[in-house]
Amino acid sequence: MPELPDVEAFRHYLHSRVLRQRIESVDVAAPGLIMGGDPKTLLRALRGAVLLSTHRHGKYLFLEIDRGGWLLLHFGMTGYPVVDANKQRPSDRARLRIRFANGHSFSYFDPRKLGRIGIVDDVAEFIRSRNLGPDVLSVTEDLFKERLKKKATGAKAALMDQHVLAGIGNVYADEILFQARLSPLARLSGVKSPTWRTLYRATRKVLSRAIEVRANPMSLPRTYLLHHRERNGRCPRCGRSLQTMKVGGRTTYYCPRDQRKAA
DNA sequence: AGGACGCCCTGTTCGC
DNA sequence: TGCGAACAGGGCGTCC
Repeated sequence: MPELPDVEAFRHYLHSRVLRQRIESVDVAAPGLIMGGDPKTLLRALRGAVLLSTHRHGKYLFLEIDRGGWLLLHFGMTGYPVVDANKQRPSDRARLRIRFANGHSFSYFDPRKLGRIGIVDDVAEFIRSRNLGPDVLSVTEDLFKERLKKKATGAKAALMDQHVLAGIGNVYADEILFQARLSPLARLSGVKSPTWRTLYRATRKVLSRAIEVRANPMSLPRTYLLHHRERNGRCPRCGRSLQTMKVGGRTTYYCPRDQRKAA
């Protein structure tokens, strides 16, 4: 499920594979995924154009179009990009396919159709209009604290709120809280400085480490909680049974012994 | 106002 | 063994 590290891996992949090539044709197989709902806008913006650069904000990926505007990609829960998909898998399952004049292609797959694609004039304006928080990897410790402490909800709900900080989803929120030894329900409003430092550092460490391994969980240490998100999963630190609960409708794994509720 | 919840969507897993 | 139910969750709309 694409969170910040996954989207950063997608960005890196597309940055090296789809820039500076003339777009020959665009095929929108799933119009329902288009933001604003009009495939014509997408076709008009992309046909004959060239992609110039990439940008990521939270879980959103943007590809700059030479004639102006940006192609926006959001991957929902099951989305992913593939270059030259027709050589490896049935391309007719792609929700969006872009063919380049040089024979290469870009496909956007999303089995569950929870992602979104669209054209935006300006990235900063899009972020403002959606009221998205700053990208979580771009903030200082002070800003991190300032944004999060305003939330009256539990720590996990606050970390996952894209309006507070953009980029953290369900799996990495659990991981960060596990490594910071904080309960998903801990209130952040009254947290003291050392705990803020711990939480900030855990956030940066987890996300940057995941980016280093191109968001492939198999390459992350076995001591990470994310390997143990399963029925009867055990805490990699103390070996006790992990507990689950729902936070904002999402399944939350935590160790009741190692993750204290209060800060 | 802001937090909790339902819905979208479909492939996979679960349980009887 | 088979099949329907439950589950997975990012983001948004609705309701309280």
